[in-house]
Amino acid sequence: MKVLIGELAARTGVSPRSLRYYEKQGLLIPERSVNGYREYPESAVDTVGVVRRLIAAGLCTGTIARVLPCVRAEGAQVVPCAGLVSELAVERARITAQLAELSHSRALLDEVIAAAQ
DNA sequence: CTTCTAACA
DNA sequence: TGTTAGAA
Repeated sequence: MKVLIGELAARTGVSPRSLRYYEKQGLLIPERSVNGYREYPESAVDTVGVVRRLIAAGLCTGTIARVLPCVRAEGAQVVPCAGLVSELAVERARITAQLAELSHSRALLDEVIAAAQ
């Protein structure tokens, strides 16, 4: 069965607006019915779940688009193919670097706060 | 009523 | 991202 954007939104908890945005980013590729309506396969429900997960994991849409065809949804878990692990490790390293920057910012802000009269 | 695109207090 | 206008 094909599902329209409204139903997919209801079944995933993701707004139609975001669903269209994901498409523009190349994350979702629905077919079009004669009236121009987007028609998603049932599998899109899982795909959207994976996308949400990866976004929450801090990946940009571009990276998600490249990684998407190499991952499978297993319940709430996102399972990547073996060859993808190294690339994901790079993302992890990037996040680690961000954490360092954030703690630095926090430390500087702490100094400013501590200087309060 | 539902979806589409484009654009914005 | 939300929301909205006008059209289909």
